[in-house]
Amino acid sequence: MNDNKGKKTCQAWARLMRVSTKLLQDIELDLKAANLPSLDWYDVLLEVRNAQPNWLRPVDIQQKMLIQQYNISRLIERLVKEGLVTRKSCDCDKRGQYIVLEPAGHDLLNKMWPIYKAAIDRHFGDKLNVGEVSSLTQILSKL
Amino acid sequence: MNDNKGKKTCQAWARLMRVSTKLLQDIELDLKAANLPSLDWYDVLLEVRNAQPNWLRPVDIQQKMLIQQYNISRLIERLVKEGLVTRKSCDCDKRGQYIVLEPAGHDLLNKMWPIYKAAIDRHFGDKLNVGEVSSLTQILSKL
DNA sequence: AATATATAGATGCATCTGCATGTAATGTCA
DNA sequence: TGACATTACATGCAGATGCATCTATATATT
Repeated sequence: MNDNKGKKTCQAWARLMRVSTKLLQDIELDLKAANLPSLDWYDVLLEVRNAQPNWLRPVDIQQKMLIQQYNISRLIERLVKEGLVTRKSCDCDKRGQYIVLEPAGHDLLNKMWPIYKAAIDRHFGDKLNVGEVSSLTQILSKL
Repeated sequence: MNDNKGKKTCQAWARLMRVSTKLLQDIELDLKAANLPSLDWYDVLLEVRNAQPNWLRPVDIQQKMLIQQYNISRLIERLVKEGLVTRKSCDCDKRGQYIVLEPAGHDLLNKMWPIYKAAIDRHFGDKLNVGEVSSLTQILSKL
């Protein structure tokens, strides 16, 4: 039988995995080379900042980031330990808590962004033209 | 200033990360639901089989899979423990070793593939038409 | 050949993740 | 209201990963 689409699909899948893994590795390496923490710290802090003036709860962040409950729990634990965020008790639901961005967290975001941005450009953006970028976005949006 | 490409690039980057992470999670979940091991086991076994009739060395697999040396070392350790591959001493370089696919490894590949294939289709292939698949492949090939 | 350098692979230790489960608070429904 | 199910978050334990380093062999340099 001639399962042409099947073959092409698997090839595309393999390439997608390979490329995204490699890109992530390379970009994380750039951050590490600048003595900056990894992207998941950035993502949490950014979500918290973007939600301002509202506060997010761990469960909100977890859903936005598509990670496991226990992972966000411990990730926040580390951020708290570094003074980047604090926990604030949540009156409307005593099981819960709000995550508050501290100045140190805000500063870290600002410090990471230029490096992160440059890495995205270097490893990703610079290799595609505008048409390819929007075409990629459009295709990915179907997934 | 009007950095339109910059914005689009970051958006595409974010979507690429989000989509690839989600796809990987979903497909790994399908494997786990079928009581099968994770994709990195599959990848190692597949590389070893594809290289036949030649044998691969850990360092070869490591390069093909873009993972760290200590990770491939331990991954192979687990595969050996499960009887999926064996190590064979390497005459031409006494530091090295060959990785030999055992029947159990071959069987596991055959058992995983239908599930893996179905998961790729369900979460990825079925959501794109042929044109999108080749366009995606083409764009990713530039990265 | 003798020495220095590089490469293949393993491993101790700390950190991180997955899984199962625990605790406490909330929501549901008779 | 009381009993039961659900949700938010934390955590003990086992397994996986990152980092640095070790051993052994191979290669390059003189």
